[in-house]
Amino acid sequence: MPRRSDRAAVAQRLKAAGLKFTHQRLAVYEALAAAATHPTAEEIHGRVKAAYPMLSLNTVYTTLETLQSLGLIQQMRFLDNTARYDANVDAHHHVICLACRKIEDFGDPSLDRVRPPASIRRSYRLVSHRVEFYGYCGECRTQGHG
Amino acid sequence: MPRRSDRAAVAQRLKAAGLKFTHQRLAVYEALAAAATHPTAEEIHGRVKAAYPMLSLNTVYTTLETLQSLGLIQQMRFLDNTARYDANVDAHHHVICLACRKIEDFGDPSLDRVRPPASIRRSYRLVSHRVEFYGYCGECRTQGHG
DNA sequence: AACTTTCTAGTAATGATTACTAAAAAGGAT
DNA sequence: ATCCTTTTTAGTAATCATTACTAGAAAGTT
Repeated sequence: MPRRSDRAAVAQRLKAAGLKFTHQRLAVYEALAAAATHPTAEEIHGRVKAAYPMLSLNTVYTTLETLQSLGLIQQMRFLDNTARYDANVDAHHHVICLACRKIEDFGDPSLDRVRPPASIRRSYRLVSHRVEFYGYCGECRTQGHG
Repeated sequence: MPRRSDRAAVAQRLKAAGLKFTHQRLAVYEALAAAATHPTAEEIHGRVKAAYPMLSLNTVYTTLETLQSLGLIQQMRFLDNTARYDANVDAHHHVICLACRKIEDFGDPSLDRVRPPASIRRSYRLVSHRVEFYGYCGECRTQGHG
């Protein structure tokens, strides 16, 4: 659910970067912030079009790119060949159902603290990490998948 | 480096599944097993073509799909919108350089043991997990990126 | 309101992957 | 080895995701 402060944060970040605060940008951001799932560009387009029938898929792509470069959203890729987006930029991890391909977020302080071996830490300047779990969700199991 | 036993394992798995053991399948598998990186379908095609000039990219795709369904290789996706493949099917994790997009594998027993929160473990039957670290590699840092 | 710059919405282009199909190759039986 | 059946391959074409390009529209500023 988008909070009042989200809108202000978007406006402020855009301004700080010398970019314009447009209806389209706000609409895309709010659609994503309101989503419980990790929608694709096309899904976001479908949702925003209800309020802005003129909005092009192209604009959704460029807007997502802009919001990502401002650190307001993040892009991620899982099993399929389409990018998915998330307005939750806090550290979090995912479980993906191998049957229905549903993706769930969760936070977990102990997973936030995991580190790679020392050899990797020496050669890389690490900025983030993410843990992905794969399995079969309850609904899919009751339906006999997995 | 592909070992003798790899070839036998491929032959055996194909046979068990009632599939045929073809030059193309072996060549794709061996090219992948010999790769230190995580090549894309197109990269594998380029490498195998040296020995099999007739081999089509299409066949590389279908072969990779076949090998994956047999559990002989795995597919993964990172920052770009192309699938990457790995003949290492043991549990392992990755570091991805945000500048040059290089991907390195590493094993780490402590990362192999991480678990999600109890609520997730209750609702999912988990089959695998993977940890991805993002950062900047040594070479890219000396060149001023990241 | 006028001006300057950035954005948007098309259309077109590209890149990755899948679908379809006739001809070729594998594997088994003779 | 030859025949037969089934699977596979290599093309071509189609589809899906994404990016490039650009003229007109909207923001933000003066």
